[in-house]
Amino acid sequence: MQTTQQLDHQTCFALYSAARAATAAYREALAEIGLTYTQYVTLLALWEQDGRTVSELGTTLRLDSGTLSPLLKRMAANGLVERRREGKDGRTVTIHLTDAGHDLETQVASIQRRLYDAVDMEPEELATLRDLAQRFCASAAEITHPDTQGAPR
Amino acid sequence: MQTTQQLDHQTCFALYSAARAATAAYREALAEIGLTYTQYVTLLALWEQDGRTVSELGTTLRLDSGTLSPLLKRMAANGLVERRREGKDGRTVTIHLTDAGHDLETQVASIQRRLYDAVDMEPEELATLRDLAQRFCASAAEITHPDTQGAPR
DNA sequence: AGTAATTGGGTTGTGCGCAATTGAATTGCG
DNA sequence: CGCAATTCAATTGCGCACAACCCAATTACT
Repeated sequence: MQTTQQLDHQTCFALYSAARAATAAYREALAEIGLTYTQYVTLLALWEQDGRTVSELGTTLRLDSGTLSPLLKRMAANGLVERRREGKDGRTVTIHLTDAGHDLETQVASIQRRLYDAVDMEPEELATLRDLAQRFCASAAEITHPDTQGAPR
Repeated sequence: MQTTQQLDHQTCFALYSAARAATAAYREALAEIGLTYTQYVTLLALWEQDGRTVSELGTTLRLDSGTLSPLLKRMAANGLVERRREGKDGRTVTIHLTDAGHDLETQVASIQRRLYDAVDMEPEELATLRDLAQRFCASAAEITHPDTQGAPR
């Protein structure tokens, strides 16, 4: 008799629940400054390095153009970013923070600190969770799209 | 100068990415038997205990009626479950597996084992990841909806 | 019994996520 | 140069998630 594992024992379900709990924890505070969670992580990526192309953002955030295109369009409509076709390559669109987009960083930093403090876990535990989740992500991605590189002959 | 944490250092972003990597890893195999990831976890819950109400499923899966109602309607349309209004309480709808819904368990068990084996992490690491993610989930939920119980006076 | 408050499920609207497709721009190759 | 293959972004369509709302059934209180 083949039987499935209990829901409680599933690492994937734990990640799925925890990720939604994380975005839910951010939701209210981000909504007050007009952001969704995905828009927030997009800003994190741009604060680290402005002027990225859509596909570079997609690689960093692991999101595709079907998600990013409308998202960036909404953010542009809200005055947080500008989209420019400027390079020698006429296909790429670079995303640039506006002043309003830059100005949110201080408020967001305070939201981050507040939530980090509110979670009832030790810093080392959160770091372990983060590292294991990153490794899981890399390993699962390897299953989904086997890296062509590194496998000669 | 208040500055935000790097994306790589964010536990929440790691969870957000890992959860999507997890559902992506399941996607192809589940699609072959006509399931989405959310439908799959709903079946896991029903295999553990059939005949639950919509709200009981919502508690277990941490999903609300706005997600579950249409989801269960699609699963009923696909012949996996039946929805019955049968209790003394005329508001509750109980969800019952059909034979087709039961029969998927064997195939799903094999998909679970296959993916578990394909992930390049040790069983203890996956268990640690699961436990930390569960604790994070509980702690974040506490922030979002502070439990009224346990705080007298 | 009668009214208020609560509960259970459903609907609507918005915003992701992602597969699949499209179309324009660029590169590769003879 | 000329044409095929590739790349980048956008679009379309579907299925979640969730807030906000609605309605009917039930419970609580008088």
